[in-house]
Amino acid sequence: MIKIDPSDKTPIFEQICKSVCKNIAGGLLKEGDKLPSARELAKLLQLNPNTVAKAYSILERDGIVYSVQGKGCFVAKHEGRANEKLTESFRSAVREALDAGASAEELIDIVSEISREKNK
Amino acid sequence: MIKIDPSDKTPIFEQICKSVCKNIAGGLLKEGDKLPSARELAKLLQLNPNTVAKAYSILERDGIVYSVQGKGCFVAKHEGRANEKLTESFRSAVREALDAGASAEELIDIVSEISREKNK
Amino acid sequence: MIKIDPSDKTPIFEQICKSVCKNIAGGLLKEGDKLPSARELAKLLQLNPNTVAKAYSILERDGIVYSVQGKGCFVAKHEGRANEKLTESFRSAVREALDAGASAEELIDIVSEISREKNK
Amino acid sequence: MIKIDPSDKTPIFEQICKSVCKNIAGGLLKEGDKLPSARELAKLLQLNPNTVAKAYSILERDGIVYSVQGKGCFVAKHEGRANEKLTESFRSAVREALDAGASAEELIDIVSEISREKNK
DNA sequence: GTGGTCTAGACCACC
DNA sequence: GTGGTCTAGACCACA
Repeated sequence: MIKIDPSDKTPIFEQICKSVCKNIAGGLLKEGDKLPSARELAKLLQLNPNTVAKAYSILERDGIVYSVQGKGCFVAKHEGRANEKLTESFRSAVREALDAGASAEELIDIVSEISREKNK
Repeated sequence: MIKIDPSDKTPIFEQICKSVCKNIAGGLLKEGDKLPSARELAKLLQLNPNTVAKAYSILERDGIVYSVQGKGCFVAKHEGRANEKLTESFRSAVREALDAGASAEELIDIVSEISREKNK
Repeated sequence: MIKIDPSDKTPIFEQICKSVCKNIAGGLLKEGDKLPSARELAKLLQLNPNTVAKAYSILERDGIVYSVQGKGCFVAKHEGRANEKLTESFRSAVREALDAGASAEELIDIVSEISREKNK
Repeated sequence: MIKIDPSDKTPIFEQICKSVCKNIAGGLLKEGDKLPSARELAKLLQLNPNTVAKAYSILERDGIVYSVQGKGCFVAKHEGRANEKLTESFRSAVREALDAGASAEELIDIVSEISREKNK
């Protein structure tokens, strides 16, 4: 369900966030579902509990999840936010590319090209 | 020609790389042109020569530039590499977004939307 | 495990790279093993941490090692890359010699000759 | 006759030396032939005369060439030395590779492989 | 003067 | 603690 790639340069806490968001966007996690406890997940993924806690706290701050003292962490309403968070980094990449002088057409071509590749 | 934003969180050496690539992609720098020497550029941008040297060495590794002992740093044959490098981070963002379950259409919509915003 | 000859004219960071590659090729370091931290190794070899970091970053760029923020540097899946890197400079010397007009037989004779010398 | 690649990392004076040696080994230059004057060659190759002079002085030191005050630089006897000089860097590469732990067999395989590639 | 390497010591993000 | 980045200042080989 939640997978981490330690050789990936994106911080692990962020990988956890995205993983959870994917699960919500993909329907695997629905409103009210309980997430594994930080300690549990840390053990499962061989991570430092602090790292998982950080990820959860960010998800909570962004309203994607809410935690109840002593009970655990649950998926919040408003699934849209999970999707937003997923496309957030894409949005900033688009802004960056446009700043770098690329045209919208170029970027759209690239999207089509990569999409085609993936569907092979 | 080459501008740096010290308040930007992206590493300075990377800002230099992109700046040079923009100049090449934009036609301001052509094959064989000499880049300012590391020391000179460092002085100009108020940076440490090592930082500039790091940027240049990365550009060299990527085949965008070649350096000659005792003479300086020159732009190599392009073959579009400068452009590629500029859109590189965008490409990986696209891949990531597709992996996260987004459709090509969604991404294209986002590109159009942000592009429209920018042109306001 | 990793040894440096400061009197050797080849750059220290390259000596470190080769040393690590030798250890991998020789089986002393296996996939997933942790390399000594840059600071630690620097202390051990009486070097500046930056020098070690440079070596590690080159090894990472060549896919021989991967580094994880806050955790350390680990050997990657090899697929023979370490061996390749070790014989890399030999390969280019072969190409150069052939370009200079030497025949493969000549070169093989030289290899045999030097090998015999070494084994004396 | 003499070609220089400025993007090549080997020092230019060394490229000149090798180029001259190739010409001797290949029979294009014979004992007693006059080399272009340092100034002339420098102009031809767009180099600093000092660089050419350095190359010539090395060739003279190695007995491959002799210079006569006011007359110029001439190819010396003993063609063998030119060949030796050409294979010299190959020899050191062999020593290095053996030191790095490669076996003579491995190196011979590499020679055969590259030779086959070249003859395609 | 130019690039390439190295040392010394600093700050940051991440774990 | 770890790696990643940056500054300051030094030495060398090359042109």
